[in-house]
Amino acid sequence: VYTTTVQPAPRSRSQCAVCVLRHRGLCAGVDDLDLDGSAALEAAHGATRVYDAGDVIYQQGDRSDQVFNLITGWVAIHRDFADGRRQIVEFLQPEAMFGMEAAGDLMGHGATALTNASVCPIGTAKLDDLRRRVPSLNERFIWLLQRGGRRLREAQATLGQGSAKERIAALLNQLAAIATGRAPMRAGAQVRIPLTQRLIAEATGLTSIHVNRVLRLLRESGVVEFQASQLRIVSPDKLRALAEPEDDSAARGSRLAPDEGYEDERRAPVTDRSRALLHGLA
Amino acid sequence: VYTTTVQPAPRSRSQCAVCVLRHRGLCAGVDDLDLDGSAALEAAHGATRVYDAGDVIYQQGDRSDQVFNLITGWVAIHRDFADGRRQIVEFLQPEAMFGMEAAGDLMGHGATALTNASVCPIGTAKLDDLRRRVPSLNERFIWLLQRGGRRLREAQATLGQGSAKERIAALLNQLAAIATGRAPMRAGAQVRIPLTQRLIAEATGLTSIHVNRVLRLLRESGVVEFQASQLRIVSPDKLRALAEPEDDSAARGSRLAPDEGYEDERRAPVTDRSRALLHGLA
DNA sequence: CGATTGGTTGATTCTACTCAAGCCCGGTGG
DNA sequence: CCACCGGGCTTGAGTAGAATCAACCAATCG
Repeated sequence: VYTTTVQPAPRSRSQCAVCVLRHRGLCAGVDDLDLDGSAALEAAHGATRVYDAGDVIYQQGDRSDQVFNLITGWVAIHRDFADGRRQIVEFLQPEAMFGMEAAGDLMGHGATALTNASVCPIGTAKLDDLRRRVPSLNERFIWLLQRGGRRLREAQATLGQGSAKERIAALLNQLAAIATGRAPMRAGAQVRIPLTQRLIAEATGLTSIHVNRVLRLLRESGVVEFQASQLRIVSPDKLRALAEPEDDSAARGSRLAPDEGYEDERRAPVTDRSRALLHGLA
Repeated sequence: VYTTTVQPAPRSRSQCAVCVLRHRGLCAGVDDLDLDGSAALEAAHGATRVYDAGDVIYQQGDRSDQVFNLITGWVAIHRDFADGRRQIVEFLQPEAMFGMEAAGDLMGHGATALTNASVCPIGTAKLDDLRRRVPSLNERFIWLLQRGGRRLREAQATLGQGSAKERIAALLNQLAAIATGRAPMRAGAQVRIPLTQRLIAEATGLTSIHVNRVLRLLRESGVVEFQASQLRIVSPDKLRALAEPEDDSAARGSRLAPDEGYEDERRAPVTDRSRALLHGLA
């Protein structure tokens, strides 16, 4: 029981014929994947692996000799502490690629299936070859890494600065946006998000008990309703206000009228905050 | 005043002759940078820019058409909120490369010089060309992105799960490790870390006041002493214990005796924690 | 010299954690 | 069929860790 739970054997294997479809995440926008290249991809990737909810795909500290494309299901990327604490770094949805660790390093994180899930592995060595042969695939790979970094920075910012309410709102907002394919959210829209309150807690750095209270708050204040893995977005505006308090060139806008900006700065009481905002860090 | 503070003009410019040296971060381990390639790098990068402490290198929301190699000085990467909150995502030391944003995106973060600093910019288009021409430089670029992601995940985990003490310890530990070139830390070693308590606060998601208290705690408990930008590592062991509570294959060790592990699981009172540790997330 | 920045400390408040109990529900087994 | 159990969810009461508010000191700078 123990060994299979920690490192379960894949349940079934099936050779995937149209492998580009299974690697949409990696291949999206790749236009020069000629016959030679797609044959190489076909040859490079391994057999599809199927996991049950809760199965460990790999563990922190494992050798990192392959990367994975998530075909179906949800996966959590997490970082484990020796004393049992766990931080969920990211929730992955289909088409995500994961397990890319810097050459020579062991896995700095673990991956666990949250639902039944199927993934397609590719050996890193083979992927490296493929990248060198197919330039636009190389670019796509880099793009994935960069966008991943951006998401991590955003998550880190909300984790460091956000209140419990903001953290949870940001998480739900982001998951909903990805799940709906970035379609604009309408009031009342429903999204399936297969997370328990415990998982939300581990991702937001809160207690599951506190997550429960905050979810009630969000429900009572007409923002979102999250019950039985169903997220109902009551007020997209309220949700966005909570989830995205980013700056993003607010200063840039005001630079269109530098005089006013200058006046404002002179007149307003110069608090720590406003000063930091205007003058940068030091 | 306003405009120059927000987007200061570079103070001076100088063409750098031995540009590979100025791009050690990017070029480390790049062995096939032939005459052609290094000439291309020489042609690709722009004039060195020099900044004063506090100068903004770029802002969140700026167009991302160039990346930067940090030659001298320290730089903070941060994410700003509209209401004045700010999360420092990373502190950069010389040889770091920054500003790589996914193609087509605006900058999702800002960069500010913490000390006097000099950076060398390269247009992203030119760097892309260069990468395609010099394969090992391409690999190095990817390696940098991957290692950056790893660091972000680590930071996110300590931010989400760590106490104030652990967060500060982890930050100081990491900065010291990088500053000393990963040399093993000896008791009593001194490192210069040009941060204010306010900056530590913005990086750890705490108040500068609380940072102050915790630094006193760390001093009184004989871990580290941080005063006047000087970090003195009193007890490397205590510091590591606080800063690195990671798991890293603790479970892997116990798998050597699966029977015992099984027995233990059956006999021991099954707490939330131990269950989570053994069975993964779901 | 006043003004500003960084650091320090105390008193108070509040957010989120801990402990504890109970509910609902699906599964299991007598 | 019902009793039992575990997991997830919910709520309350008490607590702790960090934020807030408010001074004050020391060093630096124009």
